Amino acid sequence: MPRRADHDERRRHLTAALLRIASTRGLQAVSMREVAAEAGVSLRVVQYYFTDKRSLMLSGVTELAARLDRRVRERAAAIGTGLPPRTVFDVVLGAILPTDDDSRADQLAWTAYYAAGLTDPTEAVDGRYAPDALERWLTGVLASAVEAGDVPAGIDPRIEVVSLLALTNGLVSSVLGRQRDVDDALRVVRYRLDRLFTAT
Amino acid sequence: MPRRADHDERRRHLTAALLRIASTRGLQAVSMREVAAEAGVSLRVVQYYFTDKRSLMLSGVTELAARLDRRVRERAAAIGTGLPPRTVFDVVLGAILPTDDDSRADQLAWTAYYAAGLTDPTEAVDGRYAPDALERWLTGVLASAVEAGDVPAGIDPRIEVVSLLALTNGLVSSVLGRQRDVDDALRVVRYRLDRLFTAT
DNA sequence: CTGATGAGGATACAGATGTACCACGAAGGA
DNA sequence: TCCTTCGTGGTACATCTGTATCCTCATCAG
Repeated sequence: MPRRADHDERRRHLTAALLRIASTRGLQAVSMREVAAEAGVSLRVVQYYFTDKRSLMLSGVTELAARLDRRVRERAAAIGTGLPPRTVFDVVLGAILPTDDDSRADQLAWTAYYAAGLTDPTEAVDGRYAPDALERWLTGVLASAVEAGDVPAGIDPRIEVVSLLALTNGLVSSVLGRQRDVDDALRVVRYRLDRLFTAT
Repeated sequence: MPRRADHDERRRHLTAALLRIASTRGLQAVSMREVAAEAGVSLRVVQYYFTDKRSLMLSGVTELAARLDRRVRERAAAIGTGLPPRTVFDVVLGAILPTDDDSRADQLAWTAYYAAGLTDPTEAVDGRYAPDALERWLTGVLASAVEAGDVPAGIDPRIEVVSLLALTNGLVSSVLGRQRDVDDALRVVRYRLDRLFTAT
């Protein structure tokens, strides 16, 4: 049984090509032939490693969700566990905003997938990504901050977190649409954090 | 010169059909033939009233922007000019959230156009819609509220407004994606408004 | 009444797309 | 050595898409 090709490596290569197209020319421009051309291989190879177009697209969202998740996790891990809650929020929310070209490209592709999933249940993004886990973790962090007295007791930790995540999400959209640059977005986030952590 | 057809009416009819498709099956599903079928006319008629596909799509965003704008303006006008700033924010932000099937459909179509415009400059949504006007108006309202003493003087009206609009935008996304229902979204908005208008 | 013009029907065409199929070389097991 | 199987090239096919073309018919001006 000859088996000289590394399937995982091949698939990663093709998926990366797919995401490159999605983030620059949109999901509409993604075809088997375009992916093949972008990856520098023949159409047949794309067919071989992803039998369907569906499985190709699916590989795209999966990789994307992994990347976004990794970005947050890496940053969260880098700051350890003993740091002030305010710093945790700053770092985590900052990891969501598209601060460099790579994360901008990923957020563009993510937005395309998200929009497609709203009307085409085939490409549904939900389930593949777990915003709930992030929400729960941050709620815990904020609740601890309340107990520690860093944050006034009158607030509702869950709603505050939901609100911060939705705000960040909205800011991502406006940054992608070039209505705002990423520094402005960071300023808005930090303003909100200031008011949350120092009110009273 | 016979001229028995009302061109404007015809175009509105076709545009409505286009938006119905866009909001249910996505922009991908919009083709000249599909629009014709949805509107119950022949392909030739769509060609006749919109020479290009580009002009058809353009008519879609234009109508959509007008609808969203109208929704906010109508609600804003209904509350007059003498009402408390808190109420103004409540009504205006509430008008953005997809509270009924119609506004949900429009927001779905809008999101599709927005996502398409991020990678395809042809469909750019910017310019056709003026979030700046809304932002400036609300900033003025909030600044007056500060002077009137309804809101503590320490806040930055512009950033507060930007933050509220981005929050609302983020909530719209999560409502469209069914991660949250619209009542939850309204609760989050009102929570933020409570904290803005009553904090000390 | 006649001819020009607006409105629309029918169809054709070129390009792109997903998918299927056939063939061929290379490599390892018998 | 032979032969099976993996990886890949090439190509064909049916379908959908935007667009163009030709034709018909009703209507109104003269």
